[in-house]
Amino acid sequence: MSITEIPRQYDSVQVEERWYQHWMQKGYFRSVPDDREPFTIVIPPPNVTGVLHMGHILNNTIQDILVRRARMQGKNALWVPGTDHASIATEAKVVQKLRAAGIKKGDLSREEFLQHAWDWKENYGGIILEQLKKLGASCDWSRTRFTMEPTMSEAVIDVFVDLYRKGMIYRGLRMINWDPEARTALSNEEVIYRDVSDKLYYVRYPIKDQQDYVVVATTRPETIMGDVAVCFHPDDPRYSGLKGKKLIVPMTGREVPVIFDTYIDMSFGSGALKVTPAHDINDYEIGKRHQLEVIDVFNEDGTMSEAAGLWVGEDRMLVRKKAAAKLAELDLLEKVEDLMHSVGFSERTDAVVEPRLSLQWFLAMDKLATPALEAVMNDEVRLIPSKFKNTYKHWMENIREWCISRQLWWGQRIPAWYYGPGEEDYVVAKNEEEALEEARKKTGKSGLSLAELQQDPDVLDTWASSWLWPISVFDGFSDPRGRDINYYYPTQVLVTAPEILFFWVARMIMAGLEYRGEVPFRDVYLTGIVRDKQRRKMSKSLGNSPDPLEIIAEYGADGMRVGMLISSSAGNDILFDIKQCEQGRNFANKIWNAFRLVKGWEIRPGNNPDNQAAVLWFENKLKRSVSELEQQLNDFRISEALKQLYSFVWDDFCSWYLEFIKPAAGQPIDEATHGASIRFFEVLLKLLHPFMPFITEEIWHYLLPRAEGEDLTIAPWPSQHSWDDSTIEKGEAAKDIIGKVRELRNARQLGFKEALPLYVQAESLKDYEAFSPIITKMGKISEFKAVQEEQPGALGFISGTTRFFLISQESADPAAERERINAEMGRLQGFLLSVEKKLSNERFVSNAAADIVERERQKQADAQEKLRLLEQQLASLN
RNA sequence: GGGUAAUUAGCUCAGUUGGUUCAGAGCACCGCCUUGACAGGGCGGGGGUCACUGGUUCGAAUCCAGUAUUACCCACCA
Repeated sequence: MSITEIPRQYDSVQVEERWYQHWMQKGYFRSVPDDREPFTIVIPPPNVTGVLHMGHILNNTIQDILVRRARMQGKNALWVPGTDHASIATEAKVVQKLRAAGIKKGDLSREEFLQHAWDWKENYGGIILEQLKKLGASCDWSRTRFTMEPTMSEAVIDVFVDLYRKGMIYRGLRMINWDPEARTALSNEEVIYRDVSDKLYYVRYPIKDQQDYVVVATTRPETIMGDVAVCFHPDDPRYSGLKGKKLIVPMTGREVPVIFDTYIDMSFGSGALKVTPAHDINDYEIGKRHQLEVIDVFNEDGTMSEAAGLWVGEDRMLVRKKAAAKLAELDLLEKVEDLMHSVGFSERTDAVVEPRLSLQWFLAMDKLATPALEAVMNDEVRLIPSKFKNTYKHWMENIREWCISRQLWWGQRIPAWYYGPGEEDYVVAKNEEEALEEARKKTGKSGLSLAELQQDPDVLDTWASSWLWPISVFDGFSDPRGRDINYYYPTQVLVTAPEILFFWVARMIMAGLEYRGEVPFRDVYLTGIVRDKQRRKMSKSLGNSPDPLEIIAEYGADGMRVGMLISSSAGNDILFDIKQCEQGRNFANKIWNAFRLVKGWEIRPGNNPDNQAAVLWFENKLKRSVSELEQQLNDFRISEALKQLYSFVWDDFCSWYLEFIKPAAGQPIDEATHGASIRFFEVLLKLLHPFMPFITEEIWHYLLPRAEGEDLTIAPWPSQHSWDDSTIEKGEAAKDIIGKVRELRNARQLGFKEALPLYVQAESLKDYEAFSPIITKMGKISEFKAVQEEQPGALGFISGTTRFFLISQESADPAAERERINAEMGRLQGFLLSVEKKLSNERFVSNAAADIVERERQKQADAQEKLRLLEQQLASLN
């Protein structure tokens, strides 16, 4: 192939599409259990409502790197893809879509609605997975799972029934978080608290049979109609006279008692709290202590209920303003202050969450949490970075019951059947038949019919299926002794965002331990959050997330992968900058052009001895690099690994090695050097492949003729060998000399056209012999030889502890030269001083490790030698 | 209120066990180069008191304490 046939710029678009097809067609990502060591990752299933955003890119690129490397290492690598039904998020989406079409959810039957939801899932649910293919994700697509497919739902139901029978799941009346928009209960984890600026209203509550009133501060005048008492601190002298008095609730005229409770903060507001047990968790507790009634003034959609008596059917937020106005009108509003306080919002709908008393299903967490905490504390599950261990511990030690029921339709329906109006008139069973049987047993009525049973209308929290994911993707519930579950479980790594450490990771560990007796994964790699330049989290709703597909189209998937990872250490947020993708693309182009160079050479037989030193140098350096990269990847220092590889390829391979061996224009290269270079390139491609799968596979096939199926994706990972440091050092010394020649040429504006003589002050050239042709070539040296005597007028420099003279026709400027030397000497003297200070310190010599002291001595000797040489040089100028 | 971390060049970030002049990378910037791989490039360069104050140590960007600022997590105040 001639170089002119290869385009100067790498075109990612056509390459990437082609190779992904090929890999799929070859089935390289497929995995079935065999004798090899498994390496398994289960994807954090994206929501079916999702489209690919930058967070997914980061996350899935890391997973792909780990899986591809494992595959090349000869492990049986499996990456299981799938999606999550995302109960509340999807239901909200479907409701929204129906509304746009003029259909109200309430007008549909459950079955009709679910049909719409399934349609929606069929149409949009797979989009995100298709997008992952563009990224190069090497998932086994034949194993794609969905959290609401039949076997997965069965697992959820089985687990529910099991936990119910173990007494860990129960039904109860609790104050829960209510989302009035989605009209469902939420778990604590689904409530996001934000500080908002609000008004604090000081309302006058008249004292019964007196002309006086008490001032009560509240942020929620719309709940006044639900007041059942006014509470003070028992030690508050301002209000001790109110004992036994009744107060009149404004606007309603209702009489409520004055009560006292130590819960009250005397310093807040007026030290008086209106007690509304239906709408505040603390009020509810107070209400229980004082046997107060509960007046729920809201409907489930957040409008005022009949019980409120006022503004019935109007939204609570609107009523807040109206109530304030009304109070002012009645002269019962003393003043209004601004107040910053935190308010809970629904994670999914962003509606203001209302505390609401309702009958829900709960899962007790304490028994599950104990072993799951233990597993992380003793590193059976390693969190990376480990700083998350503390957070995890804190959460697990303060864990509370999990509200698992949702007043929605899209999800696994709660397997409870009711046969009567009583609180205990229900059974929990895996299906209708079993439920009927149980109900007959429980009631003693053998004639009980299915028609008399009413299944609970609610569904389970999405996470009630997600927490089983690492088990259920391998059918570990339906077939607990199956080959898949026993081979692939526990998985190796979970890669996810720290935000769902509790939602998901902790619960998976619990489920794994409860149902498999084994943790679900060994390592949890927690990525950072992708933010924009203003440090805002990238999200679709903010509109600040670029479309990954557009980035792929412009910079290539390889370029984006590199850009995303180049500065993203584990657990640290990353500020996304498109410049980094550009850097990634440029890197791809660099590799492409290195390939063009190597491929474009004409080859002649033989072995050019001039190149041997370069080949040896690079060979050893490559071995060292392989070893270092291996270490980095084992430690999950993925970004570091990439950076190191990047600079190894760009600097050492392209800028140095290829320049070392590059023949003069139009000249052929010797076969031996060329062969070695191809082998080096192959190793580099292998190392690069997990990071940049497409371009490496493309070049792999052009580099050498390959047999059918001899693809890089399944090529063996480079094995590790020992290397020789002294060989590497020789090359580094040559680089230093060349660099210094260039520096001089630049500083003295000598240009690079004219060849100049370079002399070494030494007995012979022997130390530089091997690299002599290379130094000559790259420094544009006309004559490289050893001399003993001073070279007056030459441009001198020191490399290592040896003096060099660059002979130039341009007369050296002695003043400038002196200045340069003096500056250098100044620096060296400072350095020497610090070294000598250390060495003269007896405590250093006696306390520091022997090799450290020895190193310091070496430094001292080097510095002294250099100083001596510089003095010589200075002297020669005079 | 409790917790976890961060603070290093103009920007974004590395810096693993305290030990080589260890103060680094990329981007940005400046000079030179239309060199037969690559201008999406090459060669060279400038730029930082490692937030601050103390301490430990022979030795601190690195360990400890405090201060300031920032971010996130958890809890939550009417």
